[in-house]
Amino acid sequence: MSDDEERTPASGAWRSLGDFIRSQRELANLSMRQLAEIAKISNPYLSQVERGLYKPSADVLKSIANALHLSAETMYSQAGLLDNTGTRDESHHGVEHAIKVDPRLSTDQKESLIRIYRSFTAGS
Amino acid sequence: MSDDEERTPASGAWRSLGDFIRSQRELANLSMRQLAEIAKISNPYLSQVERGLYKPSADVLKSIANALHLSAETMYSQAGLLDNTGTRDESHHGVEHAIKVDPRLSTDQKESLIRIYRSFTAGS
DNA sequence: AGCACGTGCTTGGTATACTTAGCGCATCAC
DNA sequence: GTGATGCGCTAAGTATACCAAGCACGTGCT
Repeated sequence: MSDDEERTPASGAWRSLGDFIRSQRELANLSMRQLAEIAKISNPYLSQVERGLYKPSADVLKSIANALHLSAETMYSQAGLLDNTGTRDESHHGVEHAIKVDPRLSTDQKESLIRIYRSFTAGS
Repeated sequence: MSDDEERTPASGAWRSLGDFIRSQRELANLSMRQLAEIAKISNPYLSQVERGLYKPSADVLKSIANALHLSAETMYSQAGLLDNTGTRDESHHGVEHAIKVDPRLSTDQKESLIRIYRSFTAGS
């Protein structure tokens, strides 16, 4: 099994899928047991998944995504299962772009948000 | 098993994913061994998958989809893994989504930005 | 001091995804 | 005929996704 390395291309943005799930769970202010219950998985398993010990299967991913109010596509692309590296969709969905495009924000509000965002990401 | 099946219709209600793969494979004039080799799985396993005995995991699905020149989305939706029926709009939440997914922001920073964003858009 | 309840994590086991070796049947050559 | 090469499938095993029970630590309450 040491050679394969072909199917899971080690996404890159997040260090791992587990980190992404954990951050999303904390963002939603859910404990492991709460999220596990909603997603209908066991809390120890969720623990292992978040620590990168196991790679969850697709329906578990979908379950977690739904529990976190994320789309399954977002989850899959984070898991590196949706090679959206191809042929269409140049949606460079950065935060600044999304802010600029949002019709519900005034110009001042956009400027404020972008300024805060830039201050947060100043060192990267 | 045999209790509340919530995530996947265990077996029997499928009837489509294996048939779908088989028809796509035959449409591409590939033998099982050929497709299995391209998709980097074993040919007996592909056989079982096409006959509906096993439910392949997501990266195998992606591999097969690539080998058949299909998009992963098509494959997942055929597998019933993508029809996220409960999830929210997401086109309406572009900013929040972009914030949540940005790897350069900490959890606290995300919470701050989202809170500010929601306060801006509270009355719309 | 206790105890009750919260958190995340470890252990040990079961279910299932997946592989390697091999079977049986065709269709070509010789 | 025999054998070589293609096909799809079976059988038996290994790897891993997943679960139930319980551990270790923290926090608040009496």
